[in-house]
Amino acid sequence: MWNSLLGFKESEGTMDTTVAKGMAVLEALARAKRPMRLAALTEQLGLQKSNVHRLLNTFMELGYVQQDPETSRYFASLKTWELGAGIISTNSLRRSVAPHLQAMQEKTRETVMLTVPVDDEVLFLDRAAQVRALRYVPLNGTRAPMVFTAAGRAILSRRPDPRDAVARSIAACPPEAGFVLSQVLEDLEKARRDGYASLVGGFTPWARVVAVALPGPGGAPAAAIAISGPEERMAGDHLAEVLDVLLATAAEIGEVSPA
Amino acid sequence: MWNSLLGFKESEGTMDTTVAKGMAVLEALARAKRPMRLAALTEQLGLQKSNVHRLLNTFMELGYVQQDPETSRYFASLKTWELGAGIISTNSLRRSVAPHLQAMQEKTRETVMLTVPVDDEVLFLDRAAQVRALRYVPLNGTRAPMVFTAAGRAILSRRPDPRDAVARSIAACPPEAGFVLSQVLEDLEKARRDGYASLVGGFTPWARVVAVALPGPGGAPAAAIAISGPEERMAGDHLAEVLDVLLATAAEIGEVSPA
DNA sequence: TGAGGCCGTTTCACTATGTGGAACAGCCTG
DNA sequence: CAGGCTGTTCCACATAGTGAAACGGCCTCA
Repeated sequence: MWNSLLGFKESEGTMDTTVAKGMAVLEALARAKRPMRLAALTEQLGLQKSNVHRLLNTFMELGYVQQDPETSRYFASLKTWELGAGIISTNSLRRSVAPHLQAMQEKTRETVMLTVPVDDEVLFLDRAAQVRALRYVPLNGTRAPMVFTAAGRAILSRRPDPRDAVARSIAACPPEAGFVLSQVLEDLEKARRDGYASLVGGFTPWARVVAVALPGPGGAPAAAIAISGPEERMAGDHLAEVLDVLLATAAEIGEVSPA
Repeated sequence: MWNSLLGFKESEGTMDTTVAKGMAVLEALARAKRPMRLAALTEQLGLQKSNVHRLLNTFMELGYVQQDPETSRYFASLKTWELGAGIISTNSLRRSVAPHLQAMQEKTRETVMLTVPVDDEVLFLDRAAQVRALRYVPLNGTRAPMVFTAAGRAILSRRPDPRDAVARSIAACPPEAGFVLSQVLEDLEKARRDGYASLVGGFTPWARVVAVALPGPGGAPAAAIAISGPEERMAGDHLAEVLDVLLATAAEIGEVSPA
């Protein structure tokens, strides 16, 4: 059964398996940093060679996939990017927070980010940074385990009973991070009291990141804004100032519409 | 026949129609600025109501589509955005040109853009701008007819026989633009001689945009960089300086890998 | 209040459609 | 030249998707 290999829950409702397989192929190509061979795709997805081949041909006719004529490797085309580009540009959360991000960046001169919780992860939606610092922060569209980021912790700290989510999230972190449940829960408790989360040695190990959650319509945390900088700089008066800006901005933004 | 409605050429090769229909649905949702009703989708795509419903359910189970519980309208989720986000971040053309874009922006203080030709259109790939000016330029991921933009004209002017493409492209422009074939061909000839294209009253009507094509591996134009500013400012000494920066940067970049 | 649309959803018999095994062809490596 | 990789093509089979029609909830208007 191929869907077990893809990690699907025994599909409950009725669903077009052809489309599901197709999206699995497209997703695999989009995630891969370089063009992929047919064999690699079939193995990774646990599908039939001819099946994947047919799907790839379909996507090529539609323009979503291209094939390197020399190596005959497949890769997702820019049309696949276009598909999503329209979505983020009209995303109401991003649009409403973007100016605040920019203002925070100008005031603090640090890198600032907007994230939303998805499953047990945070998704990086937008950022503002000095050009030279851009390469040091996660790219938009990437994900990280919640407890691995300050933003995720800010969100978790505002949830009534985060224990299970925290446990699952810790399991998703690299073991080297050395997170243990009791310690993380204590950290969250502190974050809840302080009104912000602070983390060193997370997803961006070189940085200290401070973050605060933004409440959604129901009051539950629906997003988080974060400020990130080199550990040695994020201390003392500067850190205090950064926190002031962070908390003031969160208050100013108030309640946000969910992603 | 539904594919005629979607504008497909009598599909030559064999292809998974289910996937094609699915992508048509997802594309329609991604393009729409607001959640769509099932009825609107079925009408727009010329498909069966139950067919679209089934496809939407599939996408919902996969996480690419969500349904507003109140209005029962459908919209593409952030997961659809994630799909493409990975592609653009690893795109070699964008990565290699991005620092040059930034440098051009800092030197000229105007808005600069990177575009690539796709079919008879240009696709906006990346940009650099002062924050306050961002809303005045096309969003990344949008398309425009080639002759409707300076970037597209710069590319066309480097092609051996652009006549047919120009004619098709003019037909795709709004009639109010008032482009006529002979005049546009003359403009292109001038652009070819000058080494850059200049346009007022195009896709961004309020601006004068100057652009130059970047050659690909075979020498054929594979991309274009453009600088855009208010018409009154893009004149005299400043315009001369902008053109200097533009042409110098193009020379510096040299040959690019195709998108 | 109730008739009449319009909506999203569900059902089901039919067969067109995607499936996957096997055979093919091209390219390297040993 | 043999052997093991590729990506590609073929085709009989039955599964998986299709579409017409029926359902039921929510409106509006008489």
